[in-house]
Parts: sequence; structure tokens; C-alpha cells
Amino acid sequence: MSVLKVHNNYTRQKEIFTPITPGHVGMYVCGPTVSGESHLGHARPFITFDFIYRYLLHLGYKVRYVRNITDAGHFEEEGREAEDKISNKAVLEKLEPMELVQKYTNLFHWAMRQFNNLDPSIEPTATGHIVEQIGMIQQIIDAGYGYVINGSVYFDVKKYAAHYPYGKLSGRILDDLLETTRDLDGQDEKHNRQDFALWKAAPPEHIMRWQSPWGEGFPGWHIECSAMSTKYLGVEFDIHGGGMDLQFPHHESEIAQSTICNKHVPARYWLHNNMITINGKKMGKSYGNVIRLTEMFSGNNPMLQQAYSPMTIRFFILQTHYRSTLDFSNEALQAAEKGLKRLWEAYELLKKFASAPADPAGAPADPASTAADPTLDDKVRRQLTSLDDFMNDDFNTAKVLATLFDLVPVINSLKSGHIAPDALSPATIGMMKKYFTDYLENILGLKGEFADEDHKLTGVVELLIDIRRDARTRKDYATSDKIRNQLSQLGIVLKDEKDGGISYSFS
RNA sequence: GGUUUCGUGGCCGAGUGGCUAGGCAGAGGUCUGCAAAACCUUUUACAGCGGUUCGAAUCCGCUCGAAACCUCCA
Repeated sequence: MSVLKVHNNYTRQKEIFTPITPGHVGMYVCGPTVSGESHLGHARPFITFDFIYRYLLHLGYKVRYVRNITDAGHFEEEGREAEDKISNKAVLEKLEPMELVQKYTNLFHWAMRQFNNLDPSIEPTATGHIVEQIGMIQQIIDAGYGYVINGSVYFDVKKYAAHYPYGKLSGRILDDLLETTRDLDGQDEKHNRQDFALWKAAPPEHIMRWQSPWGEGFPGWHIECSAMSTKYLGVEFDIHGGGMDLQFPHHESEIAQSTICNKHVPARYWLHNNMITINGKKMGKSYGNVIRLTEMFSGNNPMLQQAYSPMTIRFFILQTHYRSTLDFSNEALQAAEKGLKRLWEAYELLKKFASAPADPAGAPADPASTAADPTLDDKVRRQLTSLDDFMNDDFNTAKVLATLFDLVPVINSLKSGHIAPDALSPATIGMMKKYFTDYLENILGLKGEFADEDHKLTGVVELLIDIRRDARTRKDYATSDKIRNQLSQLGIVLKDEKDGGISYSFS
């Protein structure tokens, strides 16, 4: 049995995962900014850290998974007109800021449920932790690493870099930053360009504002995650996750803030998922190439040839390693949809197989002994146990799925008789069931799309199948074809099987 | 411009020194009243050029191309 290894972006190495507190894992993942609707790109981190969360639970860890809601807004253009993104849009949409925030939070939660993501243990909001953020900013000022100008507070990156390794996470060198940071127009009140805001004085038109020792204003973006992760996970926790694009400056700034306040780099393992691209370009608002999740599910977007179900999208994401970019295309999504169907149908078949009888006295000494085909039996077992190795290898879900696909022909052949029913031992069949359920449902978080179909509908379909069976027995193919074709038009596909059975699926 | 990463067959994507990845699509076959599914077989690969090595898609160098970050961004 292998041990879990994760690629730690902080050290740029694959490392054995060792939690700080044995048996417990603290994980913080940067959540959504609820100033707009989530798009396909946003789905990736939350699905990625969901299967990571699920796998840690599967390994038996007690996990506290904290994922924030950013509802306080950031700077649209730092250094120029400090505009709160959320309040700005609220004016445009003539909504109360918190009304807008609520609307998009609800939509976000709805999307997470569609994806079958487990709820985080704690989902703190930035607006609910202003006090903690102010406290942390004060600490930074007191320590001499923050300075106040015109009611705003900035972090002194240059001073920090003189004492601490600034840029380690993102692989950046301060001097390079000084030279390469793009020129911003207008006056900059910061001492140095690479300094970042801890607190911003609110201009009069700014709706979201809070009292602080430095006047009315609102918190900088980076401080919220530092404050909330510290509050709920302590000064040092295990995993910090988020999209790769957050590595700099967001996570780098978090490290700097926490280092000053808590004397600790906040997390041991920094995990970042890669981007979803479209035509090779990152999907993002500024690129104007986003497909919203509601559009993905409905197909209502010019870039989409059809609707894609949440599980298709989840499967699509799982087929790629989380650290690789994933390119969107209709062709790829359609392939994922078909692949998932094939895999899931085999799983449904497998669940119906007779399994090994429960043996309270213990498993047989040699579980493979009853297998008529020991070679195959052994191969299946090895493939199943390799799933753990792949998952332990920095969550290689792509390999996990490929291996499960390898077993699909075995399952289908057992069903059809191409492989003798006793080729595999009952214990191995039972093991397959367990692994398939564990991996597909519990770890990868997939679910049958039609699990909730109305039982009455099922009954009606089975009645029609019954009538059709009679018709076929009479060789009344006109009637049998009529039933099959009409059902097919309704999206219910019948399949005649070799043994005279008929199966069906909703599409 | 700087930093980093990547370039795999028709498409999507694993693999990181030797052994079939996998999915989708295509082809042939088996099965079947027909169809679908399933099963079996199968075509098309590792950007280019050099180097290291018994052996490289995998390591090194160069060239070309792409992306991410450097600005809000999952």
C-alpha cells in the first residue's frame, strides 16, 4: 500500500503527505467572489478540491475543510480609482450589495450541489470577518510591516523581502517584480509598486464600508483569507488550495501576512489546480470567453452545441490531472458524456452481480481459489488495488478512470457470458463492487444522472417492455418496433440482449 | 520584456529512461428479425534539430510554437 504524495507548489516537489496533527487535516480553499455568476472555469477548483476532500475522508482523516465566500469585493484597478467590484455592479443593477451577494451565493451553492460537491465544513464570508481582518492589519502595522496613507493601509513588501523569502511560492524575485510590474497610470500613494493593500479608504460613492482605526473603508483582498484561515484552522494548517492564477499575488501575499502575524507560513502543502482553457486561452471574464454554468447545463450559449450535464462536466474534469490545463471543446465534452455513460452502465451492471457471501468467520484463506480463471482474477485484483496507488500519486484521477475503464469489458463480458460467470471468484466480484462504489461514488463523487427518476415512469416503461416482449414472441415486429421507436423518441432507449432480456436507459 | 510551464495519433488526454494508457471518433468482425449496445481485432503518436545512453516521447542543449503569471481573475 502506497502512501499519499502531493505536489507541493511551495517546494515544487512531490512530497509525502504528513498532517500536522495525526489523523486530522486542515484544508483551506479560496472560494468564489460572489459578484457574478460562476462559469465553467470556476467549476474546476471546487470539483478538484472536492475529490481531494473526499479522498482524505476516504483515507480516514478527520478533515476540516474551509472554503470562503468573498463578498466584500476587491479593487478593480489597484492604485487608481479604488472601486469595489461588488458595490460598483450593485449600482449598475440597482440592487443592494448584499442582495447581489446573496443572489450569486445562492447560485453558487446550487451549482455546487449540481456537481455533487460535498459542503465544506465551514464557509466563512469576508464581510462576517471584518473585525478579524482589522485585528490582523493592526498587528502588521505594529510589527512595522504596514503603513498608513490617506486612510489606506499597505503592506511593505520591500521590507518584508529583506527578512523573509518573499516570492518563494510563485517563484518570483522582488527585483524582477520591480522591473517588470506594469506601469500604472496616475499617482500611486504606495511607497513601492509591489506593495499591496491591506485596507482601502472608501471613496464617498463606495457603498460597502466599515469603520476602522484608519477611517471608513474596506479590506484588501488578501487579508480575508489570512484572517479566516487563521481563525478556523490555526496559525499553521495542512493544505491550502486554489486556482493556479491565485498563486501570485494572492497566495504570496497571504504567506507574507501570516508570516508577520503568526510567525508561520500558513500552510504546509500548497496545491493549485490548472486552468480550463477555451481555444487554448484561459476562460476568464476579461477574455470574454466565459461559459456560465447555467449555460453549460442548459446548452444556451453560442459556443455550445448541446447542453452538458453536471456529471458530464465533472467527469470531463476528472479525466485530466488537476495540474494540467484542460481545453474545452464540444467534441471533448461529448466524448466525456459517452465515456461516462459507458462506465456508469457497467457499474450498474456490476451492482447487480451476486457478491461474495458475508463471512463473519473471516475471508477464505485463498480468495482466488474459487476463480475458474486465476490469471484474470489476479489481474483484476491488481488493477483494483492499483487505484489506490494512482490516487495516492498526487490524485491521478485520469489514471483511476483509465483503470476503471479497463475493467468495463470484464464486467460486460461477465454479464454476456463471454467470460464464464465463475471466472472470477465471488470475493473478487465483491472487491470490484466495493472499489467501484468507493471510487466512482465516494471519491470521484460521480452519481447516476437518473437515480431520481420517477418510479411510476419506470413502471410504465417496464409495462411497455413487457408488451413488446409478447409482441416479439409472436414475431409481431411492427408492434415491437413501434414501441421501441416511440420510446426512443422520448429519450428512452431499449436494448435487446442476447439472453432475451431487455434493458433500458434514459438519455 | 521578465518568470514559469507546456507542445503526444482525427479529437480529448495519461505516461517522464526499456514493457498496450484510457475515452471519443474511424475500420473490420462476432452476436442480432432489424437496430442499438456489448464483445473481439485494428489504422493514425510522441513539434523540429542535435547531444547523453546499450536504449529517450521521457534526461540535456538549441530552434520553432503555445499558454499562465507579472493587473481583478478559479
